[in-house]
Amino acid sequence: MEPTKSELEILQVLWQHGPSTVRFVNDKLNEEKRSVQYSSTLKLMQIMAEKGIVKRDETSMKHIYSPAEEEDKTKKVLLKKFVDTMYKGSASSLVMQLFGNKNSSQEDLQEIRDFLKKLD
Amino acid sequence: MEPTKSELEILQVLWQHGPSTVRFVNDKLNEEKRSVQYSSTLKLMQIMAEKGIVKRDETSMKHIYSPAEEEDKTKKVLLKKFVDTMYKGSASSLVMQLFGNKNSSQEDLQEIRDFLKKLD
DNA sequence: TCAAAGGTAGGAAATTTTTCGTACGAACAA
DNA sequence: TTGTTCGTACGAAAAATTTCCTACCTTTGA
Repeated sequence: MEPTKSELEILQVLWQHGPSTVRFVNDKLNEEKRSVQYSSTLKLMQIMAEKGIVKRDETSMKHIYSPAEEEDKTKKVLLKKFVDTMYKGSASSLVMQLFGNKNSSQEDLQEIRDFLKKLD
Repeated sequence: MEPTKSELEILQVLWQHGPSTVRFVNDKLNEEKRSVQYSSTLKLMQIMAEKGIVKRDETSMKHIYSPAEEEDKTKKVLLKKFVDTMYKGSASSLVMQLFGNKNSSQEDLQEIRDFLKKLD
């Protein structure tokens, strides 16, 4: 299913730090993103569990949440959707826009060149 | 300001077809995206005008709406936000994910290579 | 002339998303 | 033991977004 904006923020914490408790996720959100109450984060993560976006390990009293899908898989889906809606599905258009502004770093560009070379 | 999902759909019609009436946009939405009532599209576009996302030419009775910002500028902002939130700002990560699956077309890849070459 | 078609404005309802108050149970420390 | 801390569950409110009903005005064609 489609994660909402807030749900995506939570997924990012889980991706970055691995399976976590609500407390941990809430702390990270407050540190890194925005001020939010514990019960709000809890509720959101419960909803995400209902939707099947995250799995919940209830063996311990402190439930441990983890993403239901691979980070890569989810990102790939969202990226595809983004390309489809914003660039009519043309990946190359996106890349050109991405590097259209001259100020992109040389390392980045070289990295991509190497990567493309390896694809052959 | 931040266009919502529906607002983005409307912007896309305006980008693709140029300044348009509500009627025209509504027709396109129904043809290309989803079934929606005229008054819904009207309302949304009025809201977008209030927000300053689109401008409205009221000289004629049939108001003509056009995007307030350049298509490129808006897309660039949204793309940057996407890269920032999804790939911690790393454009090259995004590109690698984009072409990570082998099935990307050869033309696409060549197009990008040429493009990168020209950047030097 | 005047009815029909097509336009805008605006309120209100419906839906989705987000936030939080509060009840209540478990763990833990004094 | 007992009260404080930390956990979940759940309902409801708030906020944001989306949809549509309806009033009313303008244009047009018969």
